[in-house]
Amino acid sequence: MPEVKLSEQQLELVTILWRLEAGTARDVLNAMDDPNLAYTTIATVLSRLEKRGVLASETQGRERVYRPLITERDVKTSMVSSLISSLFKGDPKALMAHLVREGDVDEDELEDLGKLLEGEKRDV
Amino acid sequence: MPEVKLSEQQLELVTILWRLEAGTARDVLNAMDDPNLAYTTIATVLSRLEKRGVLASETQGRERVYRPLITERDVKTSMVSSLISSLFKGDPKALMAHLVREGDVDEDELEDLGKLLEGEKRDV
DNA sequence: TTACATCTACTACAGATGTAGTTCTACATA
DNA sequence: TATGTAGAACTACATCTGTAGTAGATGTAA
Repeated sequence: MPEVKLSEQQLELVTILWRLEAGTARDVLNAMDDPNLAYTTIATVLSRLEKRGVLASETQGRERVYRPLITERDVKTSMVSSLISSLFKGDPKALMAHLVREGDVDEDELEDLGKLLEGEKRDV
Repeated sequence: MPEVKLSEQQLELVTILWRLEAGTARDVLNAMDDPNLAYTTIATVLSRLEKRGVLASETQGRERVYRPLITERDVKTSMVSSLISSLFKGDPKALMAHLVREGDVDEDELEDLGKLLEGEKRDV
């Protein structure tokens, strides 16, 4: 599992690529809900992400089609655990407790999670 | 609640200041478990954080004593919710579910959280 | 074929960050 | 008092990021 940390901006673009599976800078721009970036900005960011090994690209005709090399799950795992390590002394429970205390998650939802866990245990 | 995002490096130093409540660059350096940074590096980072409004400082004799202006809770809340918004479509439950699925938190621990929630409800 | 649209590649530039050296001052000690 | 030591302030410099413009190539439509 590769260690990948992406900025919000980068994440926005990569998220679109996850949805599209692959696409050009133009595709990404079109897929943005609020296309507030210049086309060339998208192109720059995508090419930088390719240089970093986050994306791969192939040339189709005169177009460059980008494809994510890392999965959404990789990024989540890597970024969540990095947050846990720097803010919660490496203890995931402390993050959960934070969520609960801040009222982001309530009792019922916790309940649902328990069931989710049950379900997945059965599935495995 | 101020929006504060800190890098890992910055967080390491600010975390020490939260523990110390206040301290000089030297204090921070001494309090590091693995003092792998030059004294001047610490001083630079602290002064930048002051410029950003994260820290305040007062001069005591010939020394500059820094004190955090934001609480650990502020930073946690702000950074966690920014992570949730960029990686989990703004849904805290999705983060919880991720934690559970990745096996970072198991059933018993979830149970404990439920109790924690109960306890705090009573307290309020 | 001529002109316009579109793409890629390159260049640009400012701000943040990581990291630290240098200089000047003030304090302590021989 | 002469000197070394420790701090603050400033300077430095590379990398990453956000953001985009420009140039050159190429495809398309009139």
